[in-house]
Amino acid sequence: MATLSKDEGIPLYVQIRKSLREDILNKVLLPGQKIPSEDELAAQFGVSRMTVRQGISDLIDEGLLYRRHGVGTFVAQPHLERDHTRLTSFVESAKEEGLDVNVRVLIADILPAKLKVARSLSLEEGDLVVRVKTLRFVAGLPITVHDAYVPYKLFPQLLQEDLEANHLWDIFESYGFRVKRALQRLEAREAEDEIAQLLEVDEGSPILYKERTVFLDDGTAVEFTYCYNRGDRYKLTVVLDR
Amino acid sequence: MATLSKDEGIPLYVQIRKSLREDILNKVLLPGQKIPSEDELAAQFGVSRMTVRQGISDLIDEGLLYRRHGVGTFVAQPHLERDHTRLTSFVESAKEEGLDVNVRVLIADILPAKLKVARSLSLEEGDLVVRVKTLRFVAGLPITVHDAYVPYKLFPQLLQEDLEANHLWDIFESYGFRVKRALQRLEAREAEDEIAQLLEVDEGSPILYKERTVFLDDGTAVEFTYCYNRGDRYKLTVVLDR
DNA sequence: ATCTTATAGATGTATATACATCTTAGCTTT
DNA sequence: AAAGCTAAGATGTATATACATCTATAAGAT
Repeated sequence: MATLSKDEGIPLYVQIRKSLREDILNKVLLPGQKIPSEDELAAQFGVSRMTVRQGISDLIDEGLLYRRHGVGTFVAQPHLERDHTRLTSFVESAKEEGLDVNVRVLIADILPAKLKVARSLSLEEGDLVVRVKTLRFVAGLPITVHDAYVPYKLFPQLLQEDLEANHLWDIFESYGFRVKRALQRLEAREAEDEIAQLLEVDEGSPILYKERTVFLDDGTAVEFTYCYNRGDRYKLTVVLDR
Repeated sequence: MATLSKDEGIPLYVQIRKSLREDILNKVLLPGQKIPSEDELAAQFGVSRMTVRQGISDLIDEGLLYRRHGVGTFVAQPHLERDHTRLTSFVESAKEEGLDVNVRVLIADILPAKLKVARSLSLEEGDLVVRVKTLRFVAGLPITVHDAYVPYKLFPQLLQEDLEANHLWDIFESYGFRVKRALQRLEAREAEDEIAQLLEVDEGSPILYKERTVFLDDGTAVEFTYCYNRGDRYKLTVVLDR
């Protein structure tokens, strides 16, 4: 049980959350085990019960704990590959696995949006969008073609950025926009000529095709992307809650 | 502004959440608009501010509202096809779209788990599992082959159930187990002989291949399934939060 | 022995209050 | 005109308290 620091500007419930999370990950608290009651934790940490509850609630959302009304709070069985429960970018997750990632920009220009792109970005057909088409390599092998569209009016300076070195989302953040959520439509397709060439596979090979719309926390769509992923080298993992 | 009922056993924050959600869906509160401050809402509903906050927090998790510290709480732009943000079963979502779904059981038996199944279900290799292999039709057309494995010790009576009429998850619930979360690994593959035959496609056609592990809220794995989905007829939509 | 009934202990809901922190807007100063 | 200060208003954090509700257990009644 770590002691809490009152003064470092870190909220108490965040410190409690961190302390409990570490105890779980370090097996101080074991799966299936009942953790101390909220009242006990409040006494141990020297805070009020509601503050403990706030910390615990976050860990329940993370799937590390679960509550049984009238019984107690328990450590869940470990079941999720760490952080696969959240939205991460292609580059982020590849790097996390220690893989070398390269991005080659194929196209970067400004053009009027076609109907589908406009609809997805809540624009009118013909409104200007910035298009960034890239080929991504992992460990030197081509894996993915991204064809991304961004509203011009939101990021008029986007083409001045270094699009090979920086991920789009990081650029968004540097403008003060934080990516919050993505909707992805997935299907399996055959590779057509251009994509097959870029990904160095035969025409007709299986492609994991994905259309992705990316949103900020206010629901604004900031990016719409067509993704073509090599079926034999790309696996997508997602976690859904009921 | 609906008035709240103190006595019907419905928590106040749930009633507040419902009232706000309806106002948003009915466009009484418009996207981008600032909703009344927490203090104002507390006064209007005749409850304390913390109760209002609890109701609002749920709607923020749903993506209907967002907060700006020091500024206010706002209605988000509508951006998610309703309820696509949550885990739903194949049958549920197809039926929601008004489609006719049929299930044919191909295999239903009990056998020792192979390594991969055992690992996924946190069992030992050789532990007994119930296998339910099904072919699913939508509007009379074959769409998906499911090859599901369930720990025998959790559901020894599973084969006595009507597996064509009832979804596995509904059967789980009838035993008091509620599905909470699913981890899905997705990739694009070519159809091999047996799957191609069942789905009535040529060998080598693109298949959206999915391995799915289903968990309860305590993290127990209750189901592991191999899914083979016809690439041309099956699209999967997922929403991920960051 | 079995069924029923208390009861203890845990989470769930709700209040009232206080102060911290952030943002915006308006005023003041330079 | 620009910069800086200030105050108002909003959300963020935290406390102390109370009672409701659920669950499991133990005691009691039949």
